[in-house]
Amino acid sequence: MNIKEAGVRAGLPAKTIRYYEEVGLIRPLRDSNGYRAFRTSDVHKLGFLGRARALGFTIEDCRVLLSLYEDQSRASADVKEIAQRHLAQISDKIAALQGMQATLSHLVTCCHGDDRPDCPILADLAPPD
Amino acid sequence: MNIKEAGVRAGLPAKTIRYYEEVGLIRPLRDSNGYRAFRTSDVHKLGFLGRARALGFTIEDCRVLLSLYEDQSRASADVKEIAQRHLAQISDKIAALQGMQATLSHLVTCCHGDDRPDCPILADLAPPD
DNA sequence: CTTGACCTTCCAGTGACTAGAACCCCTATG
DNA sequence: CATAGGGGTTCTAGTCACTGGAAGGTCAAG
Repeated sequence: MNIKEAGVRAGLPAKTIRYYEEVGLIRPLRDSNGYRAFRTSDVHKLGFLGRARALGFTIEDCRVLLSLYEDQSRASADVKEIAQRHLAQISDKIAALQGMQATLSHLVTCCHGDDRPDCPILADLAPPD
Repeated sequence: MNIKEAGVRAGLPAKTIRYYEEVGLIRPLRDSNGYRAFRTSDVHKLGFLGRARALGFTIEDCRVLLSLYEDQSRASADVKEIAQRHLAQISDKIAALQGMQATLSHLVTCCHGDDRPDCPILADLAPPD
């Protein structure tokens, strides 16, 4: 199977698949004409990668998860630890964004938003003195 | 005032300040020895930039906000619009992260996290078939 | 035989810095 | 006066995970 069909089946653009090969996440075979030849197992891995990335795991996380995925004797604790670390990062990001949201939405409601120059948003960004 | 002191006063590393000059957000003067010479107004702008960036505005947003900040006849509506667009993006990001958080924390609680290989996290990432 | 869709590689750009190398300048001290 | 240190300067390259585009090879259909 060529790259486009593999992409359709796995839900990934061809460019992304080439990139995943470049960074060593997959190693498709090659036809005699140089085209990549994807096996079903490659497509499975690509699907795995797509879902892991959609959950926000980094490429390096994916590399480890994929090796654990393929290791029949892995310990579920190893996977759980990666997921928990990632969950903590997600929580941190959410908290940071909610902080911005609170500040900014307060400023936006304070701003009358008309032709006049008075603007509490800029006033807040301005130096304190 | 040299770059380090400007950085301390504005709360930004020197590298960041050089970058802001490179992208045209500030234009400090130069001493005869080539050193950047920061005026108080430059430090004010840097502080403005630091706060705007902390609220997650992009560099391009900052460029517009800074020009509005310096335009005595700006309309507050212009500022409000930028802030509202940014708020919408923040909401989108929060929603996406909360989706990941929900999925992943569900999987993490399902995973027993011991020496055994059974792992619902990997099972969920695996292809459906 | 040509068209058009596919495939290949390689290079460059994204955003907002950050690290590091190689070098210059200034002040204080032995 | 030499030197040591702590500034400053520029330039290049790396980060992350792609994405776009150019230049060219391959293949099946009409």
